[in-house]
Amino acid sequence: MPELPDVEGFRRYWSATALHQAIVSVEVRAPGLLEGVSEAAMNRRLVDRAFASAHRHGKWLFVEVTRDGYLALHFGMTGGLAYFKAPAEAHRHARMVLDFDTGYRLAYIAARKLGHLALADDIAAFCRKRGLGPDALRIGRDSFVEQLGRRRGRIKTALMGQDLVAGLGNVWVDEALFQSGIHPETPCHRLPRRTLERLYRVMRRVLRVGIREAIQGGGFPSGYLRGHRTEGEPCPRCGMPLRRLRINQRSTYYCPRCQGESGAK
DNA sequence: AGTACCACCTGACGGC
DNA sequence: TGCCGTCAGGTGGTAC
Repeated sequence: MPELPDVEGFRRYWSATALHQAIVSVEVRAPGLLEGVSEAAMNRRLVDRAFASAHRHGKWLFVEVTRDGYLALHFGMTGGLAYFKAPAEAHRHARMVLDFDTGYRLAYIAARKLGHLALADDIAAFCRKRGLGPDALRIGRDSFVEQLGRRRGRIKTALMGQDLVAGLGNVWVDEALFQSGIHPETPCHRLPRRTLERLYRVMRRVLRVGIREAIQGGGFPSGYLRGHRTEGEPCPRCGMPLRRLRINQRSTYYCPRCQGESGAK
């Protein structure tokens, strides 16, 4: 599930639970998720330290280790966090479990082992190395519009890539395009500047709504595509049956009336 | 530059 | 009940 809004939820969850407690031990249950660091090195870096603050860039979470860089976490498609009082059994899909001297534990969960765990000295350098663009909630409007308008590929592909803007995934790209009235296959450079500016505003709005939902629950406003991702289901805005496309191997849902034609071909 | 396909993993669901 | 294909909110590599 984790796109930007979910990871922002994890950031706040971590901040509210697992800061400022001495780390007693680190148990890595899926070594394959470690990137550029051994379990032993992870222990050396974390044990007897504490986490001081949590930061997010795109879909990555960076947790500051007191005066010694960051633990970097990516949640793949199925990741999450669970904070609980030991000795409760950690989740069945826990891939790393941190024990604190307070008797609490924090588990990093990833049913499919598609996530990543790493250490980073510097967030900006780490993101640069991985080819991540600016975070979707921090990029400026003009930069967004200019860079997107220069691309020749399909708008959905451009937004899904983490190089131009980091944080959007399949669901939130579909949502932003739906609410902007843009067909997902439209070549970027065919979109007028005003339309890209609208997309920018809509992207920020839907992400903020997503964050609120990720943190408080309560569902999405009516008129959101989210929750109606089924072919043939009526469009939540106009009632027209929704369509499904395959773009970059990913299911893409859109409304043929609200989002018109792509202008491709 | 852009796209298509494969790989990495596991779980849930529908059809036979 | 079992087996099989397909799908799932991610990413990275490779080949055209």
